[in-house]
Amino acid sequence: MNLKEFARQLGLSPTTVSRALNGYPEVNEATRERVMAAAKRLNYRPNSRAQRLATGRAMAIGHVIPIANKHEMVNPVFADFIAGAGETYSRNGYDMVLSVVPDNDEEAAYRELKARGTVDGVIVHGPRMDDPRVRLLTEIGLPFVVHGRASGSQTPYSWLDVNNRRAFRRATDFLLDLGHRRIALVNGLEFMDFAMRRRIGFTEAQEARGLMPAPELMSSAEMTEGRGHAMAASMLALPEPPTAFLVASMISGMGVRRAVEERGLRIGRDVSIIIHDDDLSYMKNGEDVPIYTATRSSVREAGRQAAEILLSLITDPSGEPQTRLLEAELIIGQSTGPVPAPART
Amino acid sequence: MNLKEFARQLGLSPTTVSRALNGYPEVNEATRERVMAAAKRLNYRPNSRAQRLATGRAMAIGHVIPIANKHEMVNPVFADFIAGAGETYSRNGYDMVLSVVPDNDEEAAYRELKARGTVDGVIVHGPRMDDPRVRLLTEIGLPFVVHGRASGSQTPYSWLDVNNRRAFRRATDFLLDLGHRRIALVNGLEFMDFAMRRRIGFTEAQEARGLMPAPELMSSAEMTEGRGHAMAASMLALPEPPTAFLVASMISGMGVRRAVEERGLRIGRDVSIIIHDDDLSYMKNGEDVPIYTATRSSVREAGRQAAEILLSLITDPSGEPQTRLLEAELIIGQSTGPVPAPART
DNA sequence: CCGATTTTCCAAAGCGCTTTGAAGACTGCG
DNA sequence: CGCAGTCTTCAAAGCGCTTTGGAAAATCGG
Repeated sequence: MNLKEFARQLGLSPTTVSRALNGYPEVNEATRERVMAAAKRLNYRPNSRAQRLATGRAMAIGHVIPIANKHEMVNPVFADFIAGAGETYSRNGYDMVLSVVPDNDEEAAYRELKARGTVDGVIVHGPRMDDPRVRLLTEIGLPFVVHGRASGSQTPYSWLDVNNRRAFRRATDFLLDLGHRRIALVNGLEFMDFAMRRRIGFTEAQEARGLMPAPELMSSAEMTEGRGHAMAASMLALPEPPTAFLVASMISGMGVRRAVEERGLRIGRDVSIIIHDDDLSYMKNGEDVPIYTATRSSVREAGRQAAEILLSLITDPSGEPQTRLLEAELIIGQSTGPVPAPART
Repeated sequence: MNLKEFARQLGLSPTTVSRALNGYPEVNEATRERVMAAAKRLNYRPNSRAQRLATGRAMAIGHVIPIANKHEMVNPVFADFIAGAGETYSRNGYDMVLSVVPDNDEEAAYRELKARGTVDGVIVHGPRMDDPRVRLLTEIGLPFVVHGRASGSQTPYSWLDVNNRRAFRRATDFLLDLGHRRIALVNGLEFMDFAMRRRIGFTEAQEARGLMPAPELMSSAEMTEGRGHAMAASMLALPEPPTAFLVASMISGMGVRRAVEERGLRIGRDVSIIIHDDDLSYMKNGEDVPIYTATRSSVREAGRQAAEILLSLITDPSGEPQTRLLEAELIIGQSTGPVPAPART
């Protein structure tokens, strides 16, 4: 069933039907209702391929996911972000197109998306410091929003980020207030912008009190259970082990917990842990009472909002870049407590 | 830059250029090379919107993700499946379109995808017993592959599944061989087809030895850390607690571990745990040595293969439904051991 | 009641590609 | 050299929609 046939059955011209369907004012309200009703009855939906060609808009947003053996983006955080963004897209009639590409083809993937007109804009995931994608996308003129920030970029660009620095500074302060002095950082990979900012917040808080963060207590690796475990285990084996951990994610946190428990220590009493909680649907930090003390910020909500920014950029291409900084809240759970008495062999 | 302009610059007709680009035989090899070179040099790529309209193919595969407060599909398993499928799609020039819809609109979403011609086929996620989507998609004629199976469906359909029943039967046998008799099942929601099959494997193994699985040791809920913890905790509080757990996923497994450790029991000695491991990239079951004994089957590989089946279905629409059953392997880790001596208070 | 608006509808021209049907340019062979 | 047969190339007709520029119908003011 196409427009021509549908219009014929209604005894109207394709023009009028198209306008009725798309809400143009120059069609009688009675006619519009008749058209709408018939569309529903006959299950007529304009062919999206034709629509896209005719309007010149793709009505789709792209997400490029680099795939490789290392550092891949296919993680639970990404899944929740996608879910949030997807909600916004479908509410606005946009499709979400995912491109899974080998990570050395990433630039080519963006160029192709632009040249072929497959999407109207993209969201950039996992920005690094001075991320080359910002310049590339500006150059080829494909609207985009960065999830996170790309410190060091010269040109202005749109982004949405969590205030990672402040969140980690606050969490560190919280531990310091509890009397902890040997605080460990189990960070993500520090060429990632967010991880770098977290580290700054972590050191800042200590320096503000005249303390020097111990280098042997700062580690950084991929945010997996295994890496979290390894980092925590080796730090707990130090002559002067940490009494508290600041951990980059729920998943690394599970590894840290495993390491702590392997040494027969109790969390919240012998060792304190604060994690960053992305509020993932399948990895809740406790159903009602939080398990971990955490800096929390919903990545799903971030997805929703980033998508909104992008759509507004597409609708109004003349507009200035938009930026939005979300604050994380500090959730007090059962994984933190005052520093234990020093007489621990 | 469009075809017309590009052809003009080459001094050829659009017809010839199109044919050269698409590998048709009726164009001189020398001409083709000239065209290819120019396309690269001038960065010409055929507009995908026009191509789709002209060919009548969408060159895209849809994945509908129902979103709601409960039972959502946005989970780490889904993310890895998508990554696998995405690899196959991009290798074959297909796009992946994700539709995030409220879960009561799911049927409408499929109908729309078909009516608007947005995609050439879909992959069905999280099938339940007698899943209505199988009939719907067959009826509207949208090619599809089910990830999992929908027991009870009348019409034949294409699917790719893991042999969950055999995997759980084997795992149960393994525990029985270790002397365990109080074995608990921490299952996923049992209206999901895979969970139901796992339960069958679990009970079958016991019945085959003349044992009756204890109803109080069979639980089923969403596969989150929190639910896993709750189920295990309540079973450990029983007068006759289980000595072993069979757990539906890595994530529930973390909750089970937490429950076990909270009671001061040691995994692998006091309590054995076997999980099902989807081999997720961000949730590896140990980097080199497995942490958990597990039934393992890569969901990413499943994504790759399911996508292949779907593409072949689209290429050859006359073909019969295709099915593929993957076997899980049993990985022996450190979380299982012989049943402890009965004299445990 | 008539000309001027306003409302409602339509014919036709794209959007940028693929593909059919046909024509021009070469070949080989008698 | 001429003709059938094969290679190359092309003009033009879609694909199913939107949108421009009018035209017909309805409404209004005087």
